[in-house]
Amino acid sequence: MPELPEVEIVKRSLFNKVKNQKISKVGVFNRSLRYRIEDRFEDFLKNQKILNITRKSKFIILHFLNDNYCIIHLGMTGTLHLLDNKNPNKNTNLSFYHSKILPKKHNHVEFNFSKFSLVYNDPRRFGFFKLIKSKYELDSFFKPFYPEALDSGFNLNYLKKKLKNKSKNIKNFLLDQNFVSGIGNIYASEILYYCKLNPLKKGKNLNIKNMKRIVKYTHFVLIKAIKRGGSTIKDFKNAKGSIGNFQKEFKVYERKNLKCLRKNCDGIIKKININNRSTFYCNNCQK
DNA sequence: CCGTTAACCTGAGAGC
DNA sequence: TGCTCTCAGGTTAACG
Repeated sequence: MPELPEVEIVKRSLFNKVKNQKISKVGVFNRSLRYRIEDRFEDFLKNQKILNITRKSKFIILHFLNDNYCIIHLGMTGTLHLLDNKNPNKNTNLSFYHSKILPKKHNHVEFNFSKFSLVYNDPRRFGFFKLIKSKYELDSFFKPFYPEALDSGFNLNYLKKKLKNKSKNIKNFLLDQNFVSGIGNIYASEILYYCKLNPLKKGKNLNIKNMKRIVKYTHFVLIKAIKRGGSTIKDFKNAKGSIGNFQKEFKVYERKNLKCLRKNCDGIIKKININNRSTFYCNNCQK
């Protein structure tokens, strides 16, 4: 579901709601997410106070005492919800994915706090919770995901080094979390539109000007999406403080057969499949 | 090492 | 109603 901007918005919601809150109880209703939730998960987190909440690429990190952490990944359909203890029907969706109902059978993890609970719902179970027990382990976990799209390490020299002689296309590179982390299927298409680059263009065929644009517009698109509160696909209602608006500004995503929005461009937006992922681009201005 | 494909899951929507 | 098919914001083991 969420790419870097959406995860950032979820992280901010969590920061406002659960920072400095103590987890009084943990419930796990289904341990088989993308990785199996370890048996001591509940005991490990019980009575721990959440000292901070941060984000790295698409991961949310809960910080506890003594360099203990819990990494949360929302996968494709993971959502977090706050339930008022006194009024269980009051449900605040902190996330973006929304099917008309979120059946309780997909509530897999629950953190209880003094006045409310935080519930993790995930129909497809591609998300995960992972416990981390030291700073070293935390750094090791994130090492393969460097640089993140917004890190200064994602720069011209890095692209020159990594794209040299590569036959892989730029769309696949942007989706490769080991190449650059945080970008997903929507923003990859959006970024390449601003870059005026065809998603199928091979790494080795990108020139300096192309690479500069990739760095520039990756920042531009992701930052703007965060400012707009992320993107929300499908129906989305009753989501106080967390409705995304960036989807209104999509230039190519979900705009198949529509006219290119760039001034003086007569192109039509095409939809193609790249590695089984929908990819949108203008057949005229993206070369 | 490199690049691509299939697989992991469930649900919504289209077409018949 | 119901069947089959495709698609979905993510990752990764396995393959050639």
